[in-house]
Amino acid sequence: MTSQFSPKSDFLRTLHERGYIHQCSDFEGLDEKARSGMLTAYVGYDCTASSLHIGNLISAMMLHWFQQTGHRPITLMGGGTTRVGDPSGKDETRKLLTVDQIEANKNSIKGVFGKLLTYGADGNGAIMIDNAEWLTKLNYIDMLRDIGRHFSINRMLTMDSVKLRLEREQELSFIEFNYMILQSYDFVELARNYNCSLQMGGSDQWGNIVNGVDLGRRMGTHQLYALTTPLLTTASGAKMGKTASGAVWLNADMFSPYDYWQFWRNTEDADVGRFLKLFTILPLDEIARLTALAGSEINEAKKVLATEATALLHGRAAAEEAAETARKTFEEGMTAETLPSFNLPIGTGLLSANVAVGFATSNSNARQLVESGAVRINDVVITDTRRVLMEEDFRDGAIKLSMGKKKHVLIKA
RNA sequence: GGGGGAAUGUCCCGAGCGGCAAAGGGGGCGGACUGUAAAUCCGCUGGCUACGCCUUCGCAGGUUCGAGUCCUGCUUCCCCCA
Repeated sequence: MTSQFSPKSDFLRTLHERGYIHQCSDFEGLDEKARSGMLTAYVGYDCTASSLHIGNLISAMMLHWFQQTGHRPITLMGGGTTRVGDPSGKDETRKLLTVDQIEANKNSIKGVFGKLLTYGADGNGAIMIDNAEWLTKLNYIDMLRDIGRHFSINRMLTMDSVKLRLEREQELSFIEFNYMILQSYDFVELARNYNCSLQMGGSDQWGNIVNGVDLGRRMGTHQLYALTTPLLTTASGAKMGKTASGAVWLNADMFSPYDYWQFWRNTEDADVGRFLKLFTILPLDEIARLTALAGSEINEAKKVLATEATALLHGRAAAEEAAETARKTFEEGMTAETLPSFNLPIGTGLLSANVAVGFATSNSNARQLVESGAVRINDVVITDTRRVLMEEDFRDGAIKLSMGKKKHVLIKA
């Protein structure tokens, strides 16, 4: 569908060329509208964790391009909807978060958008709103009469988010069943008060978004549009962004710029081109040149991907530093002073040191890793589980501790 | 209301005659090979003051030298009948 359509607007053309588009409720209509003047679009972000993760980055990048092509983006924080909980793509009911937790998460999440979007009241400056502003004020009877009557249970039961739960015979509580109604109402609210006409999101949000488009029509707003991105997977089919230690977070205090750089550096060959288009803002001809590199030369493209993606999120300086740290560590086998560092006293056991820096989850786990020859002190493999950190291990005030080939930290006394 | 079935290693799926730290997958991590890639092969995957000790099979009791396995009660979920 997307392949035979050639967009004329800057916005859709950019998204199309870079591979962001999965489904759209009306390509031609939206394209036409994007050509005729400034549009307003939004993406909603629920506050279920204290940071967004890499899965949220695609939609944020769409907002970025939306603004770059002359339109006005809205980031909608789900301070209200998170109190209800989205059942889309989840097998079981998520525990309800307290209002305090949601607020804390919201404040912690907000920061990343400033890196990708320019906020401001004038022109196409981005806007940030919290849907708690209107959702918490809804009155039940009024809501049923004004909004609820536009929803057909018959239709709701056919939506994937609901249908999958029913088919698998898994609980779907009434509160979750209401989620799509609230999200639909958000769209109408934004359409009325901010002249918003487009909602974007991941492909799992299609049902929720299209419901909003329908609700808008029934409640008499201007024409609304839906646009979704493909699900992010690697070429070998694995879900993106899962590592042993958890998700790839966007907040620097939860996932360091160095780790973030490493995450992109380890991209599979087959994904390099696709990721350069999605997660960097390099021009397409430059990307085409990088993607054409064959064999081990593709590593150069991976370094560019890592540095550019990191720069976008954490700034150029942090990205360059991560690149330099990696170069010294991997290419020269040196000990870079900029590796992540930890303070541990002399005499600390090797096993507990590995636990302390996060290489192992327990002493037993550390013991197994040491015995299998995975642990090195200053690049020398140590298999003695009773080894302790000694004065002589310190080189220029630090010990380089390594787990496997890729994980390195510095230990200072 | 009646009848039948299910819950297993706190990542997931899933075997389990009364001797079980519990088969087998997936995932993850580590090793080999490479290019910090993929594919492939090998190892690890409850905890500890570690040739031993402790804690695990929905919950609580009981039988037994010994229970994930048998008995009783309870909780939750599913199916059939009304």
